[in-house]
Amino acid sequence: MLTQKAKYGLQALRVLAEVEPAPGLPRAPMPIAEIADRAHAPRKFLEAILLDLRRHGFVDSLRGKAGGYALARPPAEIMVSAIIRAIDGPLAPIPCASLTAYRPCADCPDPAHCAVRQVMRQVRDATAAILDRTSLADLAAREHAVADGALPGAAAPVAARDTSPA
Amino acid sequence: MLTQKAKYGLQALRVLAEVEPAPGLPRAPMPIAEIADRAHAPRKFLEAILLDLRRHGFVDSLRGKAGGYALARPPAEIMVSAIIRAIDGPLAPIPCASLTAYRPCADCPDPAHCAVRQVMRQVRDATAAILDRTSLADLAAREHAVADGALPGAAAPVAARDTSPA
DNA sequence: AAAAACCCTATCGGCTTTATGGAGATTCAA
DNA sequence: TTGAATCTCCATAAAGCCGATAGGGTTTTT
Repeated sequence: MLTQKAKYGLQALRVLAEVEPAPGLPRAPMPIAEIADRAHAPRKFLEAILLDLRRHGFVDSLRGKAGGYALARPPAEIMVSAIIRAIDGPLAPIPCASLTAYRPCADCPDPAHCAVRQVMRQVRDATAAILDRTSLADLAAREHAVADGALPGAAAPVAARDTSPA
Repeated sequence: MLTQKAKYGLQALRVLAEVEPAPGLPRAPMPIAEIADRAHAPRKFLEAILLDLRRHGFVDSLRGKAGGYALARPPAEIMVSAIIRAIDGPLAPIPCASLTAYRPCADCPDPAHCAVRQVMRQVRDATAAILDRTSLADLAAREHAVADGALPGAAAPVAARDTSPA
């Protein structure tokens, strides 16, 4: 389950990705209050989240009168998977199924044969395949697409089937 | 993230799926102590989990001397997705991306346009696609396959690619 | 020096997780 | 009918996490 923190963080970065930089110039910083407003996140909580995102190098901050936060890199280069990993940790449903943060179960005699682990590894792979190729630029584009989610030809990497329940 | 409860529950049911019924007879029940041993789960904790699984109709219990727990249905008919939903709740990373338990975010003005929701919906779909077609019978088969996980031709539904980190 | 903004620490209630212990109920077998 | 094995239920509880807030400190610009 994605935490609120990660959800707000994603929304905030999506908002920042929508800021159009003047050509040749760095992006203008946006104050927390405005980010919170557009991302529909609690201001003070978002403050802590942005601090975290800054420490992880996703955003730069500027103090003082006209200060605020701005993306540290172009939105197309920031992947959703990296953001979620920074805030919530590994994508895998259980640690023993993670590649970036593998940790065997305490009392598992043989991870190589564990069927639960193998299935969760499949889930991890499927999740990573989606989030590793979705960037903030994709997010921003989707947000302003037509309601149905069926984007014309552009940003949707591979059309998702809406089938089984969850 | 899968809870410990769900993980132990899956392992316990996998253990029960490995019990071979005598032809024409119902499966013999297995006492908690033995299940705990084979599933590598804490006995008392597992007790609470099995109680839960019984209330959800996955297992039947038998009291008394030769009592214990047994699967309520053939292992091929019990899907991993159903077990996880019963114990941990929806598969979707966030409630607004769930089909079985949809709940909009408190302050989201328009879920239809939310890009975060759309991406999480893709993740949910991918996860459900895997877990909906994996049964306890598949789990039991995998557990006893060769170490690598590359099953000869049988139980593996669709070979998983082990690529990107998570 | 005042205003605007970020920076940091502390705190806090509530909830979930992960159990543990023990009393009681049920069944089978001797 | 007694006893032993087993499941059932309830109460408790420590620990950690989550979501959020408060308040004061620091930096920068005007």
